Amino acid sequence: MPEGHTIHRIARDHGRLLAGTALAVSSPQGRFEAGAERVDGHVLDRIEAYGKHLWYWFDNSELIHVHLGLFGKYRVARTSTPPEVRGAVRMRMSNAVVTVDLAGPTACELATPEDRASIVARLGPDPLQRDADPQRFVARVSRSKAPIGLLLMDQSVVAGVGNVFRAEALFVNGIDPERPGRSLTVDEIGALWSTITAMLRQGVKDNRIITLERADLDRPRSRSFKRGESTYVYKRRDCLRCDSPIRWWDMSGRTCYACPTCQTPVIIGRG
DNA sequence: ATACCATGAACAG
DNA sequence: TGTTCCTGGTATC
Repeated sequence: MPEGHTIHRIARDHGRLLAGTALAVSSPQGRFEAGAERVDGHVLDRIEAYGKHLWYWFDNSELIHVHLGLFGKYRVARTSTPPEVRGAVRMRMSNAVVTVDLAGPTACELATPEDRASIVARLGPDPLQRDADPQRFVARVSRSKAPIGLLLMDQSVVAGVGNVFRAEALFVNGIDPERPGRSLTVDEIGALWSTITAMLRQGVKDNRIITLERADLDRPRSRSFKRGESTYVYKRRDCLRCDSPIRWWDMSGRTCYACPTCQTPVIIGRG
């Protein structure tokens, strides 16, 4: 679930349900008891999202930092009485109309504005921020000899991209994940940024990842295309566009997917 | 009942 | 580069 679009969607949806109201906050599982006590009964001012991070600002100056990691999930119950706890609930936030449970996060902790600032400072631009600076992304990529497939997963290069958007954004731009960042042209890097921005925004709207472009939705070009498909290469056996068998391999501990036909290893005439 | 897997990232060495 | 942590769904015995 959690790439940047999920986090921003959560901030928006949960903000509407919780912000401006006093919350009963607890830690049914017990691993966030001390933190929950500090905000229990206080009004949540707002939920902030940046990259894959969330911050909960309370009116008593307390701040909670949440990072879902690979397993973290929220469960929302729109009932006035909190439902029975299911599974390992690290944090529960309830008001008169809704209960929000958080399970399995990498981080759920009290924080200070300074903590938050240092996290934001080490993150790259988040395409979902209004004032995101693409030049920071272009500069980092064009200067690096690391493979672009790794750079896109590096949150200090661009914040919010995960394994699905990496695979899909590189596919859409015909770029092989193993190409060093500095072998990409400025145009290619700019196009990647545009793609990532569009995919993340669409992801927030859809509340899921569907990366297919209009041309492919209107005129499926492959045998393997079926209604309801959502990705070109991620976790697929065959390329959704040309039916070539997808190449998948381990890239620093995460599975990388690419189409050997649609994604060229190098540009002719460059290295 | 057990194994494995996942849209993540910090840390050790 | 490898290990560790977090949870729950699905596959496999």
